[in-house]
Amino acid sequence: MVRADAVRNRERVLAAAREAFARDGLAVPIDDIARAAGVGAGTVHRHFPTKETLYAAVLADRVAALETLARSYDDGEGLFRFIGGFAEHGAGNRALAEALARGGVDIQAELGARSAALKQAMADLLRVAQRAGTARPDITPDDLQALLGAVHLAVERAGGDPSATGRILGVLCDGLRRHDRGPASGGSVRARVEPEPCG
Amino acid sequence: MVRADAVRNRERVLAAAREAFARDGLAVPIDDIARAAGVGAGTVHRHFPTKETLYAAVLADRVAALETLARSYDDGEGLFRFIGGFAEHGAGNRALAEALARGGVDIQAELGARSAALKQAMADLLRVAQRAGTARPDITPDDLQALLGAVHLAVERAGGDPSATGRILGVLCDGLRRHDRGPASGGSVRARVEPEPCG
DNA sequence: GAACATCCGGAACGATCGCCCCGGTTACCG
DNA sequence: CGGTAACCGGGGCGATCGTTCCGGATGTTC
Repeated sequence: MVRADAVRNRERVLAAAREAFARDGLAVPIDDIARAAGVGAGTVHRHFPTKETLYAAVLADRVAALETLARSYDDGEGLFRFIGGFAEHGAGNRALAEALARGGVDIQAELGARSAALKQAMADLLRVAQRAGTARPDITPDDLQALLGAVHLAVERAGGDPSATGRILGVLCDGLRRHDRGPASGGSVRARVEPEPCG
Repeated sequence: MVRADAVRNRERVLAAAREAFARDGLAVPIDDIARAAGVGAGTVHRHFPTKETLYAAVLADRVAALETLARSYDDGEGLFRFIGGFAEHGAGNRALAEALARGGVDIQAELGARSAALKQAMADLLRVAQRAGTARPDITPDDLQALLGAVHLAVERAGGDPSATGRILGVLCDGLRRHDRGPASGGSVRARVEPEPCG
C-alpha cells in the first residue's frame, strides 16, 4: 500500500532537489533540500536512501532527454545541432555540468546505464558526422564527451549570457568540424603534428 | 628573528601541498598535507593561517609562470603556442584546473592580482592574434579564459593520454582560428547566426 | 653553555553534514 | 467511525575537517 502523501512528498523532494542541484551543484546539504520541499530530513532519506540516490534520480531524466535529442538526428549536421541543443537543455544546470565534467563513473547503476546509452548515442552521432565528412576524423567518443562536459562548464560559467554561450559553442563546433581547404585551393589537409597540437 | 627550521618547514609544507593539491584538488584534508610534509597540523596553520591561504600560495607561482609564458609570445601564432604550453604547465594539476574552471573570483588578494595579470596577458595575446587575422575576431578575453579552463579540465579528465590531449587542444585551437575559405574558393566567411551557434 | 625567544606537535574544540531512529500523526480500509 | 499500517518530523549520532591552544622542544645569541 502506498499512501497519497508519500508520493506527493516524493515529488516535492525531487522538485526541490532538481532546483537545488541545478543552482548549487552537489555541495548543497540535504537539509536545505528538505526545507525547500517543506518536509523533514528523514522523509528525504526514506525515499532516497543516500544522497547519491537522490542525485542520480534528478539526473536520470535529464540524461534520458539528452539521449532522445541525440537520437533525433541522423545526418552529418546532427552532431552540431545536438551540441546546440545540449547547451540549452543543461542551461544553468550545475549538477549536470559537474556530472559530465567528471567521468560519471561513480554514479548509481540506473543512471550509469542511461549515461552509457547517452554516450553511445553521441558516439553514433559522431560516427555519422565523420562518415559524412563534416567532423574531424581523429576525434574519439571519449574526446567528444570530455569536450562537451568541459564546454558545458564553461557555458555555465558564462552565467546565461546567450551571446557568450553562442561564441563558446561556436568555437567547439568549428573545432570539431573538418577543416580542409576546398579542393579548388590546393587540396591538402593541413598537417597536424601530434606532440604539438597547436600552432 | 626567523629560525632556520621555520623556513625549512614552510618549504616542506608548500611542496607537500603542491603535490597534494595537484593530485586530489582542493578536497585534500590539511592533515594529509601536514603528514606528507612530516610536520604537525599546527605548523601548517602557523605558516598559512587558513586553507585558502595555502591554496593561494601554491597556485600563485603556477599562475605567474603562465603569465611569463604568455608574455613570451608576440605574434599571431603566439596564442596557439601558448595554449599548447598551457596544457603542459598544468598537466595533472587538478587544483589549477579547478581554479580556472571557476572564475577565480573567491581567491586570496595576491593570487587575485596575479590572476588578473595572467588574464591581461592572455587578453593581449588574443588581441594580437585577432589583429594578425589568425584568431576569430568575435572572441572576448572572458570567452578565452572560460574555454581554457574548460579544456584544461577536459585534458585533466583524459588522464595524461598525450594523444587525447593533442586532439582536444587541436579542437580548441581550430575553433579559435579564423576560418575563412581561401580567396580562391569563394571569399565569403561562413555566416554565423547568433542564437544558433552550431549547424 | 646558559638564557631567551621562537617554533613545533598533536590533542581538543566547534561546525558541518550524511544518516538513523522513534514518538506522534495521518491516510487508507472495512 | 475505529483500527491498522504506513509515513512524517526533527532530534541525535558519528565521522570529517578546519582551526586553536599550550606544554615542551629547539634554534639563536651572548
